[in-house]
Amino acid sequence: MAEVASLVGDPARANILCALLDGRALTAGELAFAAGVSPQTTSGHLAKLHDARLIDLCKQGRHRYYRLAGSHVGQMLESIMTVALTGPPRFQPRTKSDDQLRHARTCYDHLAGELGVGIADCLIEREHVILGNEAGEVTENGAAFLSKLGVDLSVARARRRVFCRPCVDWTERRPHIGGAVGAAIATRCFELKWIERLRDGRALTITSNGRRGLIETFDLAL
Amino acid sequence: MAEVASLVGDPARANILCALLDGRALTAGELAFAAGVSPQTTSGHLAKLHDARLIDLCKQGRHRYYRLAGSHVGQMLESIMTVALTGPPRFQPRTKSDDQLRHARTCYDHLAGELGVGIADCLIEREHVILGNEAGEVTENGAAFLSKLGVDLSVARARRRVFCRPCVDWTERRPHIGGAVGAAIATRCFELKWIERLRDGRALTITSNGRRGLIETFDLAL
DNA sequence: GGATCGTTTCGGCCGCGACCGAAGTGTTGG
DNA sequence: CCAACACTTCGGTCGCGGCCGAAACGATCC
Repeated sequence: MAEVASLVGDPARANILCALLDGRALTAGELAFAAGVSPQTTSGHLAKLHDARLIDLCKQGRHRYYRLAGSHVGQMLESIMTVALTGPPRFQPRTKSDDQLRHARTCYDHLAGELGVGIADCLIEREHVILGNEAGEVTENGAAFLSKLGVDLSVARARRRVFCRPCVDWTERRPHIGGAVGAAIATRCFELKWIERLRDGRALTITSNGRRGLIETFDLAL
Repeated sequence: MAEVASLVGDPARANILCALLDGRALTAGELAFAAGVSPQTTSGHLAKLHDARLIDLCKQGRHRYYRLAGSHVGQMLESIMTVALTGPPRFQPRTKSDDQLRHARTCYDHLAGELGVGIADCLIEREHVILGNEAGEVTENGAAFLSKLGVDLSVARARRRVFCRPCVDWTERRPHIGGAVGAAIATRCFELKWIERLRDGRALTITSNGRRGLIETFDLAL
């Protein structure tokens, strides 16, 4: 156990893992850039993470793509972030890409940032969703509302994962909606082309259609 | 985030945190013994963990009692263990206290070890409980069965935490039942005096009454 | 008050591991 | 083929942090 934790405990490796948090596969070079260390050093880190089965490797031509080994790794990283949030506040310089992340991003497979928290706030205020400390529920009204939006809750319910749970947002420091429901909402927003992934990383852009749709649907102040 | 992970990443500190996993408060001296390092070293570790708000401190006379700062820390440790299990197998010398732990122990607030897995197996085989990867359900038959045993599911359901979830057992490498249901079952077993805590640590003994009751109720092979 | 115990603070030793430069391996393209 | 590129391996430096001995601190007991 200490072994796994110390792997995550190195800043460079933590950056690498965070960069992979959205589930996509990145090349060793991209990860070196994300980690802020040289390619040689990164290579060593990746080898260690791979040996410990935290990341998967797939070779493609002269590139090597790395991705998280599974959702259990993502969950672990999330839980560590949650604990990190409860610690003493730390100085953090703000950058442009940070601002993008703060605005809207994916959190493994659901929406986070101002966007994610805004949607959660709306659904909670209208009592479409009730969130507790560890789990949550969708009310009847909420189910009707979401199905009207085109979110298929029956599929979400059939998948045997936590149906609805709060996920503490590390920028907003307030919960947004995770679990199968959160993933279903995110999927639907992608389908509607309301949001799009930026080229690299977890940041999202809101399309002009999305702006209109999100404001109407969730009463957001963007 | 790397900071928190690196705190857990030191073997001595990992031992300390594991020793606190059952939620009880232990003195600095006991933790030094559990960690296998000198009291001075332990004191330094405890100070770091306390600064990072991973553990709480309460002074009592000339003793200082430490405990986990909250369930979120326990959940983090659990998720790290889960990932550690998926890694390459490691050599582990077996000791007597290990055997006790393997047999029956608490996992934060529910039952684990052979006992926990045995109960889970029984409930699954009889289709009293259905376990998925991330969550689980109690069937109607299961609810009837548990309520006859004296487990109050309505209380468990009212608490807004994950109702029923699989928790991978690090000795048996198979799931046992966690969440509110797991906690309720454990509580009931304590009430019935079927199990008792050993003096220190998370290990449990099964009383003679417990032996009879558990075999009858869950069809265990103890 | 003095002896004892639990715990923390200080100081110094030592080893692990992160890091980069340079060189090596394997793939692509002209 | 050879140059360019992506990535890894090797070798050596360096600093952080875990560790313990000694000593200080604070509480308890007689």
